[in-house]
Amino acid sequence: MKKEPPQKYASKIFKKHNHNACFNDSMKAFQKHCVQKNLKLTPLRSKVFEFLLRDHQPLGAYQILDMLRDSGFASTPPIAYRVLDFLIEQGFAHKIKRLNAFVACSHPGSTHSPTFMICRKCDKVAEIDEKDSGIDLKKATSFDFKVEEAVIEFIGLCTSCVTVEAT
Amino acid sequence: MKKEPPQKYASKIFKKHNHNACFNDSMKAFQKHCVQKNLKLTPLRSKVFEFLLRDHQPLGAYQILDMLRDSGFASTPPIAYRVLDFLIEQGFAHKIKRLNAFVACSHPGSTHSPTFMICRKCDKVAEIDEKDSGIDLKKATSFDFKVEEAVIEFIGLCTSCVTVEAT
DNA sequence: AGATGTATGTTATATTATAACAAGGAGATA
DNA sequence: TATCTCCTTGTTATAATATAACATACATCT
Ligand SMILES: [Zn+2]
Ligand SMILES: [Zn+2]
Ligand SMILES: [Zn+2]
Ligand SMILES: [Zn+2]
Repeated sequence: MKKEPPQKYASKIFKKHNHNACFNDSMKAFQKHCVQKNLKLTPLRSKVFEFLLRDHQPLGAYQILDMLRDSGFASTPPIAYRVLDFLIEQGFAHKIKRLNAFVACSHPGSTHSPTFMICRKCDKVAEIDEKDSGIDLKKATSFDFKVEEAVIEFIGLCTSCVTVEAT
Repeated sequence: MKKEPPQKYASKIFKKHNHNACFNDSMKAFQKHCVQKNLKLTPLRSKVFEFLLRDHQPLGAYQILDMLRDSGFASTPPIAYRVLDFLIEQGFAHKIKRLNAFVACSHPGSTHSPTFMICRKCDKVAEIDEKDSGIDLKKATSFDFKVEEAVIEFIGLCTSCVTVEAT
């Protein structure tokens, strides 16, 4: 099995990045994934993924519903939750529990236990690599408990907001 | 400043422990804390803490409301949420996001970034020491982000439930 | 007693999420 | 082509979780 190359964009959303390339690459990866797995990349799914990708801002389900309405889609809760479930199952989105909101995954494709840094001031969210997070999941699994999944959310201040607050 | 002695009971709820002693010690610690900080340990607060302590099972706010009703207290949502907020602020309870439920803290007194192990089968929750969790918060703080708080929840199977599932 | 501050009680409502079932459409099968 | 099957989308209703705003009670201090 070939090792995935490291992701170029958006590994840290707090930094500037080439977002056009980031957006296009993500969309293409999603399309490719759906073809490979024989899943239907419908207009609805594509649109929701686009919303999440647009500026990496976490979106609540009801925000997404509003955006869908504006785009001419049906907009009752199950519509959004179903698509979000799909995106999460396929590894192209995550739920941020702290915000009850959803973000596009920053390194789709590879299975991973994402760690998030959430700015309590601007609500921006960065998804970081396991190796950079200070987390050692192997160490976490004790003989008392079999860890299957880790939900890790750091809350604090991003660089911009730290600066503002220091003023 | 004197170093806190290690907690004797319930550091891992999946293990058997002397629960009578655990219960009494926790109650006393809570009483002592309230006296020291000049906070009122009212019957309501005491009762809710007792519920949480009873068998370490995480309780939802509405479960607690039912139990309060049975004990002759008022039982509209703010009643429970306010007491829970109080217990959390004082460091005697935590919220488990995965379960939308609340547990008594296993090592109250010392400030800590709790890490939880949550059994997806029986919903039991153990709070573990930072040093045992495989988490290094200092390492997690990058120059891009100032970590103030960490929410860490491991989901998996406790020993009993692993055994059952293997059958 | 009167003033103050905190805790509790009450009413209403906001926010987030799911259950259950109906309708539509693409592709396979006959 | 007709029909079957599967999956997606649409609809209606409701569950589950949480908070806002305001009223009352009650202790403590003066
Ligand atoms: Zn981008
Ligand atoms: Zn920020
Ligand atoms: Zn105990
Ligand atoms: Zn279990």
